[in-house]
Amino acid sequence: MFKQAKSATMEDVARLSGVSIGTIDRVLHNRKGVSKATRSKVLSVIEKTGYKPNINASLLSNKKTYKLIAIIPYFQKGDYWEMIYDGIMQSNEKNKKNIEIDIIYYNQFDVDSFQKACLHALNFEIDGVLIAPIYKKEASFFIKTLSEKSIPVVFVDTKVDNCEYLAYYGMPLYASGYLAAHLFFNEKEIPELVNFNVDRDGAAPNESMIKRTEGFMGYISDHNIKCKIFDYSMRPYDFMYNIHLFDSFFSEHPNINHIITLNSRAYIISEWMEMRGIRDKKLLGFDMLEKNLDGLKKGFITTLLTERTATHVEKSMQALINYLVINQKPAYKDNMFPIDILNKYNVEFYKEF
Amino acid sequence: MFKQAKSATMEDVARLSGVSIGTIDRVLHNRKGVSKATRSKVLSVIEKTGYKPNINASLLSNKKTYKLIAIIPYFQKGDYWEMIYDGIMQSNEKNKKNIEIDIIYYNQFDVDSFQKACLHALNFEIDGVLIAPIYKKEASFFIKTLSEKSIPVVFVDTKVDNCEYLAYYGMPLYASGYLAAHLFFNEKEIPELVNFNVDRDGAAPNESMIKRTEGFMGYISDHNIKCKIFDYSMRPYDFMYNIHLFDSFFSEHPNINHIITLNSRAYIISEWMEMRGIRDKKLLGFDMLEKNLDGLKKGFITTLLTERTATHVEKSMQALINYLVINQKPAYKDNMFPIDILNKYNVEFYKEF
DNA sequence: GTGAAAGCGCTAACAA
DNA sequence: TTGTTAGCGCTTTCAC
Repeated sequence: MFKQAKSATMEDVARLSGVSIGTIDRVLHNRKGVSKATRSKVLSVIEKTGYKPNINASLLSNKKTYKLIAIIPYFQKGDYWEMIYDGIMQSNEKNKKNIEIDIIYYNQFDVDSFQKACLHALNFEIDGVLIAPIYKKEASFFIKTLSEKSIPVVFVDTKVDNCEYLAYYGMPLYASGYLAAHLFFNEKEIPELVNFNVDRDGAAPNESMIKRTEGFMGYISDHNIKCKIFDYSMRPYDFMYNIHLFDSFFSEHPNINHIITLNSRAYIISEWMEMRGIRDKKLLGFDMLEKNLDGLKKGFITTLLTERTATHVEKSMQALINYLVINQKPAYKDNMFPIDILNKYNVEFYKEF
Repeated sequence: MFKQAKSATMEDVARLSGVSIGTIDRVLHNRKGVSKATRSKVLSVIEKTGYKPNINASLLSNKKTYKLIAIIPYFQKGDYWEMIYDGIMQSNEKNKKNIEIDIIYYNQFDVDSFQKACLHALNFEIDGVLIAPIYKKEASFFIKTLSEKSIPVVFVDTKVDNCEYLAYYGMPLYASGYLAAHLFFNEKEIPELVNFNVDRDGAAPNESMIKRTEGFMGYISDHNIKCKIFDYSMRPYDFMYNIHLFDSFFSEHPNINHIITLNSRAYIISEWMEMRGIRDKKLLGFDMLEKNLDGLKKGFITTLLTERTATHVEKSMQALINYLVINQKPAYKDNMFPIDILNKYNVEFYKEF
């Protein structure tokens, strides 16, 4: 019924074009040394026959090892960035050969370190780059250098405008903040809520958080919602500080029962709630960190907005590889991950499989 | 950094085992004609070297064309089963060669037709089967016949117990009903609601709907919820009947503002709501049918619980192929799809990419 | 029971 | 500018 019409091979194309298979290869890869006439002849035959490269054969015969560089923040176990790392490693697993992936880490709180990472990358003979471009201006400069060398770039997490790039994969940030607000305010009035963000100690503003906040506020203004919002900052690495922050805030505002955090650190709050035995507050957070999932399962986090980061990062690496190996661009340049809504009752099925 | 340790090839294994590459192949594929001693020697070398087959080479050199059969209900455009079909076709697209997929359709409302489909499948030389086994008893018999011939079977949608099978891919049904109830009853009291199911005209009971209903009722009883539930049946192919059903029901029960449907036909209700200009009722339904998505975007459907069916069906076909081509079983036998919660504000990002 | 060798479709090095 | 050819790792046929 649906037997694959055994598609034309390079040899078929060669025969029909009256040239040799080597020339077909040259045309397919835009290599130089083919006359205009021959090239257009070959292209028309390719068109006519509907020739599609066989990626198996391609990968098998390819002697070249592609060197890919991933530039991402370094992280502690359980951080958001670990999921990005996992995706890279998973992709690495699956591409047995021909692909070598190096990760260059930078300190997300330090521009200099980001810049150094980029410069360092330029020391190698690289074929493609995957980058989480936290520092836009600096990234922009780096990307332009890569463009000149025709090295493809894929963005994850956030992207840089006014740059050439192969693809971008990330969560729709504004929409995710908007959705968060919807889940809170839909069908009920909330006079006051508290938003805990993360103190970045004067370093890089967190673009994700900013855009999510815009989305959240956008919903409130679009729907004429009256709600007083308290803003506080947690310190991810200062346990006592956070405890004290929560203790004192909620003793002053015992009636506030709705908490959001537009970053990945919801677990800091849920662990405090667990410690204090607090079960009457609604907490909404982001990202599928182990500790967040834990808080969700135990009922301290009410809702988690997430993406299947690792799976998606795998796709973004694959985009790079497909481009390099069979010269195929991804179907869409900008790819927005679905925003999954997780709660106690569906979380268990979100293991990536 | 992460250069792939170029893994051992069959030739390496052959050399280290002191036999030829042909023998390695025999061992790897459990073909006969290998002495016990040789086989165990080879296996130990495979173990030691961590040999992993190269699926590229395998697929490339494989002359055999695998014939796969998918047995699914036939459908009208926009039905649930079309998504299953799409997944099969997508998988077909990606497997350029060596794989031929035939679909045998049956009438989901007719046992006989199901049985005929199964029997028909046995007429061919088949290598693998993907089946939506609506009729358990009849399916069970068929599956057993396949087992005897060592033909691998993958279930989609629902599965058959007490049968050998390679894998099952489906939505966790009880949990999805439970979740539906949670989304409705969480944080608010609903004294009455109406559940519209589908009249199957005496034919096969719909297992999905039954299990979802159990889940829904399970939540209600677990949480001591008081709610009067009205049950009615729509007729998918009788437009006027449904209009009349809704008109008369809601004129008798004007205060009922919560509607569920534990099947894929929410759009029948949302289209009625749109026609009547009704915007004050909450409607919860299942499955990512075009028309459901439409109802969601327009705001008539409040929530849709869905799975990425096509993507998941692709995985299930891939499981079959990996088993046949490189003798690799899927990591998990039973694979539960995540239950995605969709609403107006995240639906647009759920296009499969 | 086992080995040898051709060939799958493509790449890349070398030759012309 | 173009053609030829040796592999990539595996399957399969045929020979021993």
